Amino acid sequence: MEKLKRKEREFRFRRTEILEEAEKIFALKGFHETTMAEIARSAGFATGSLYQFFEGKEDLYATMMTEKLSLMFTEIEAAVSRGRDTPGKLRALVSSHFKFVEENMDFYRLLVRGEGISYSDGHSSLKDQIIRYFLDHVDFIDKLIREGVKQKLFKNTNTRAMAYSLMGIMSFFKFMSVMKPEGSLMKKVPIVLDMFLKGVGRDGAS
Amino acid sequence: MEKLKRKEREFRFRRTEILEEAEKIFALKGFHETTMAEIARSAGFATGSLYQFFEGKEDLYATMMTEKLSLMFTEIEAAVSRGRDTPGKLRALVSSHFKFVEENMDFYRLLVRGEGISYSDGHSSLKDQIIRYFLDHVDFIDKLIREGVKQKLFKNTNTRAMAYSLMGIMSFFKFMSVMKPEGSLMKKVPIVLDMFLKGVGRDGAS
Amino acid sequence: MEKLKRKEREFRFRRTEILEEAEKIFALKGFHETTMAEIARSAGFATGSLYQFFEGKEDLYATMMTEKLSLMFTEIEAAVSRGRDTPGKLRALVSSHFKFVEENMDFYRLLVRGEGISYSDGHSSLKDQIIRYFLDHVDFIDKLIREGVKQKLFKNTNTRAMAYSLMGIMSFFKFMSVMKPEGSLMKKVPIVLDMFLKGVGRDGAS
Amino acid sequence: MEKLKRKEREFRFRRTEILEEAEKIFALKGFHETTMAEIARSAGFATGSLYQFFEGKEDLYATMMTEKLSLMFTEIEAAVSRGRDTPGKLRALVSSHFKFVEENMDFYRLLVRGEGISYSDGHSSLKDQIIRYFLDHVDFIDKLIREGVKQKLFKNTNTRAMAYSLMGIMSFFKFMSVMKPEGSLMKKVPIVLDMFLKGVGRDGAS
DNA sequence: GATGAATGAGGATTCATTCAT
DNA sequence: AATGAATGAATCCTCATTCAT
Repeated sequence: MEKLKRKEREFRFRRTEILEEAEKIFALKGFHETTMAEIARSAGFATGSLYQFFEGKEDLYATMMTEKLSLMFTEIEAAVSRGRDTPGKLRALVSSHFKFVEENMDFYRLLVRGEGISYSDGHSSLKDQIIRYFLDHVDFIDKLIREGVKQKLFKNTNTRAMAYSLMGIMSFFKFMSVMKPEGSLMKKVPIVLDMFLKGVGRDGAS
Repeated sequence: MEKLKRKEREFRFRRTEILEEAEKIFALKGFHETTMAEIARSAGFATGSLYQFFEGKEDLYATMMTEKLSLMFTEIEAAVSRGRDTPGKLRALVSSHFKFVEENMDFYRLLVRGEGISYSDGHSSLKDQIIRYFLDHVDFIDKLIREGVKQKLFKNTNTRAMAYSLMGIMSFFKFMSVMKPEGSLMKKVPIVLDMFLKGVGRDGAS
Repeated sequence: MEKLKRKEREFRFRRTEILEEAEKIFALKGFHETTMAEIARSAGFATGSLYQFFEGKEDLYATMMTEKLSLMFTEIEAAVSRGRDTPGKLRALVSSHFKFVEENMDFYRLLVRGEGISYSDGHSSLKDQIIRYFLDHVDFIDKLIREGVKQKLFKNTNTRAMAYSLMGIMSFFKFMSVMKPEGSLMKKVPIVLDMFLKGVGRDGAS
Repeated sequence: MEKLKRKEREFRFRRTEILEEAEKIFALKGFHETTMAEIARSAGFATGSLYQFFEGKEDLYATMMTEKLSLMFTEIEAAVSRGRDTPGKLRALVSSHFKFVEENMDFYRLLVRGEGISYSDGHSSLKDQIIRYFLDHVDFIDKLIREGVKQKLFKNTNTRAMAYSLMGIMSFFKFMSVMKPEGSLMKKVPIVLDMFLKGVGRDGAS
């Protein structure tokens, strides 16, 4: 039993090592340009050993992506839950999101790239999983906005669209940051919030 | 002279045929999973014939992408120029953008995917060209917003961030539409505009 | 009739142009690396036109090689026939040979390379023709040596081997000249003759 | 350690097997007409396996050529060193040379062909290596002749040209033997030596 | 006759995956 | 369990040759 646990721990440890190396290389060269041999070498294993941990290249890639994505949303949602009130939670949402992206640029680039997402896979593909994560996060934001609506902080209209809008504004700042980095993303947090909350119209203008 | 023209026309025609077939297949399967033989067969040519029109797979892909992207922004900017006033132009911007995306879902999917964008290419790569198109379009929107600012329609703050914001809101609606289609994108135009102009905060709320 | 002649003359002229261009390019890049399109362009013809003059690439190559080879031996043998006596003829043989090689280095390189010589051709291949030319030339030299024997200039032993020997001595000087050029080949003529006539042994040594 | 040695030995063994098969096929069909698949099949490997031993077709070819060439000159020079005196060494030179050629006709044919020798390669190409081997061998013969000169066996003139001459005489006998085999090359050894030492002129003739 | 676009067979090379050791 | 050599299918691209104009 003791032994089993150690084995299990070692297995986990190795698996994580591989995932971390894989992330770096995939991020650098994309799914197709990365070879299994490369990942193995980088992680200090033999090529064949990767297949003890993952079913194949796609599986390795998908696992890496979903685990990271899960981590991302977990972190963001944890940060939000630490916010005192709804405006604070909103700020936490944006800033923790940007923080994660900035600290994991390589991964984020991969995500945007969307490579390796097989379209015609039989069963629940990576694509579906990614969508699910996104939709769940939209729901999460939706709920946050509904809170705000209850508290009369936000308009009482299409909250889902509002959630999309926030995701969108963030997305584009992230996108531009990936494409043409100009200073830290963190500086953009107030702008994003302002844009989201007040729009661009002058007060009172229709 | 007459003859030359006909030849030239035929050449153009064939080239376009190939680009159109290529777009479909690339969109369906991604850059790497698509073979030249497949495109050729689909377009009714022999494999080798593609190389009379394009230097290789990358060239074919890049050409298709940039020509389409150019067309997209040309159409949008033309639609905007037909708008009567700034609000009308803004509406034209969003609705023509959504219209193009809806009519060219395949292409848009590819664009989002961003595959085939070589990272370490020596010279001006496809990636750079795409960024340029985007930045140019951001500039275009920026100018439009500045007009609005002059006319006291918009706040006089960071117009570039405003442009990002609009692009972002549109992006996410497009993204969700690609991922999980629910009705026509065109219906979202008013929502996008409202969100962009007024934000989500209640009037007078900070 | 007049017209036919002109046609015929033009045909010959074009054919020769092609052969000359082909020689240059083949010599520069070898048989396999040279394309028909390249030869055609260089000669100012369309690709397809070459097939009016030659059956294909091999035929073009073989024709060029044999015509040139024929020219080479014709020139040499003509030079020999202008020699006054046997020693003079021998000198003419070596010097005209070296002269031709020096003036046609490109061709000579090709000849040494022996590329494009198909081994398993059904009918009389290029290889066989080249061998025939060589053997004929060996015969020619053989006869010359026999003359010398009659005139008590040469030993009365294996004249064929003597012919080989002369060809060989010349060959190696040509070979070294191709590989590592050092001054004109023409300067080596006396050395070759001396080597051939007297050998390297000291007079009287056995 | 034991294991490493066995692996190493096996690797060497397989590599040699491939080189031997490659030599046969290249000799039969030339560089360009030979396919990697063919060599692999012939050696009992899968196509891809060749690339574990050699970087590519050119590398395989060049390796085969240089290893064999090295072996050839090594053998010849070893045979010479076993000769008692200078005349004996000279005889050993010619006879071991002819012996090697006769036992490795396939290889020799390839060498004469000179195919696969890229002309415009950036770095030290196969061609350069072959030339170096030849020049080194010429040097070797040169030294042998100088010994003979010291011992008053040979004339005291251009020893380098004498070396060329010997190589040339041997070359042509080899060449003729390749082109039109007539009996064993070994029989020609005395003729070659005689030709080299005494020339064709009658004693005392100029 | 001349053209040159279209053809499509052919080949070097890569790499995910397997499996004997 | 770990290894990494062997596999062989898969793909891009070239180019001799043909043939409609």
